[in-house]
Amino acid sequence: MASVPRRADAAQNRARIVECARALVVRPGELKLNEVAKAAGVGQGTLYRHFPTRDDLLIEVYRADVEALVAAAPELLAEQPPLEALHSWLRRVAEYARVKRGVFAAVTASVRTDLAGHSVGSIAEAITLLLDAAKAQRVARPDVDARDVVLLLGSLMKIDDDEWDTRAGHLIEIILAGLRS
Amino acid sequence: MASVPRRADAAQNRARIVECARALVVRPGELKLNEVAKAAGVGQGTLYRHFPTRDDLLIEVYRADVEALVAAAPELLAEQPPLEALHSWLRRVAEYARVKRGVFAAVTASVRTDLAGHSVGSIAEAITLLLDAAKAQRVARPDVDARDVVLLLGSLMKIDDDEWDTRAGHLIEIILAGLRS
DNA sequence: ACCTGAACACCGTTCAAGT
DNA sequence: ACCTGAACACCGTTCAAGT
Repeated sequence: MASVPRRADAAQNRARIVECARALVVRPGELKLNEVAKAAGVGQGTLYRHFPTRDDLLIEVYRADVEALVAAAPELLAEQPPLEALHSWLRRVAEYARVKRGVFAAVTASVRTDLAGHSVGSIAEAITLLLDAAKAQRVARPDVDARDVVLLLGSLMKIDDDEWDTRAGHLIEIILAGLRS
Repeated sequence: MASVPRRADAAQNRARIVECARALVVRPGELKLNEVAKAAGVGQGTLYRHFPTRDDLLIEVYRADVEALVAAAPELLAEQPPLEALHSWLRRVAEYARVKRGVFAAVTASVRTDLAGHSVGSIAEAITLLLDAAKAQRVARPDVDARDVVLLLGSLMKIDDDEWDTRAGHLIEIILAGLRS
C-alpha cells in the first residue's frame, strides 16, 4: 500500500496531489477530494489510484509533521525529566494542531494504521516511550496507555479558534494531571 | 425558537418527526434527515420548518435524557461528597453515551445554545454545580470550568464499541484525576 | 399557517474508454 | 501501467405550488 509508482509521470502526479492537498487543507472545512484532483490537474480516478482512502492522503500530507513529533519524543526525554518531557511533547502536539488542524486526523489515522501494520517509529510508540519513562520513575499512573492519551488529546480539536490561547494549555495541564500518579 | 405549533396537525407532525428520529438515531452512522422525514411521512420541508438545524432536532430527540442528567447532579450531590458525586455523574454520562451515541451531540449542542439563550437547568449549569461544590471543599482545581469537562468528555465518543467496557471507566478516572486539586 | 416533493447543490466514488 | 472525466449515488437544503 502507498508504494512508490514505477512510472515517472505517476510519481509526479502523486507528488503534485500531495502538494495541492497540503495547500488546500489549511482552508476551513473538510478537504474536498475532487478539489484536490482539480487543483493538481489530474482526474479523480488518479487521486483514488494513489490514495484509496482519505486517511491515506492525510497521512501523506502530514507525514513530515508526524515524523517530527515522533522524533521529538526521545529528544525531549534526553533533556528533561519524564513528566516534563511528556508535558513539553503534549504542548508541541497542541501547537501543530492549532496551526494545522488536520494533523490530528493524520495522527489518529496513523494510530489506526499502526494497529494493523505495526510501522516503526509511530506516534503510538513515541507516546509509549514517554509514558514508560514516567512510569519507571513512578510519576505516571501505571495503567495508562498511548490510546488513552490520543483519545484525550482529541478534545483539543473541538476548541474554537477564538478561545484557543486560553483553553489549549489549560486542557493539557488537566490531561497531564490526570496521567500523573 | 422551537415554539409549539398553533395548529393540531403541525403539532402531530412535529411529534412524529421526533419519534421517528429517536427510532432511527440508534442506527450506526449519522442520522439521515431525509430518511427521518420519509419515516415520519412528511415532506422534507416540514422537517426543516420544525427543526431549522440538525442540532435543533437532536436536542429535541434527547431532551428527556439530557434533563435526566441535569436533574441527577443535585441529587448525587445530596448523597455524596462533591468529588464522588462528580465521579458518579461522569459515569452516568458515559452510560448514556454508550447506549445512545447521539446524546453527546445533543449535550454539546445544548452547551452551545446555552451561550446564546442562557436556558435554565442546562448541562453547563449541572457541571458547574458539581465543580463549584468540589472547589468549595478545595478538592477540585479552582481553574477548571464546565467547558473543560465537556471537551474532555468528548473523548468518550471516539471509543470503539469493542473496547468500551475497559476504556470508558478508565478515561473517566483519568479525567477526574485531572480535575482534582 | 402549514405541507408537499420536485429540484438543486454538493461531494464522494466508480468505471469504461483511452494512452 | 496509468490516466481521464462522465456518470452515478447520496444527502442536505430550498422553494414554488398547493391545502
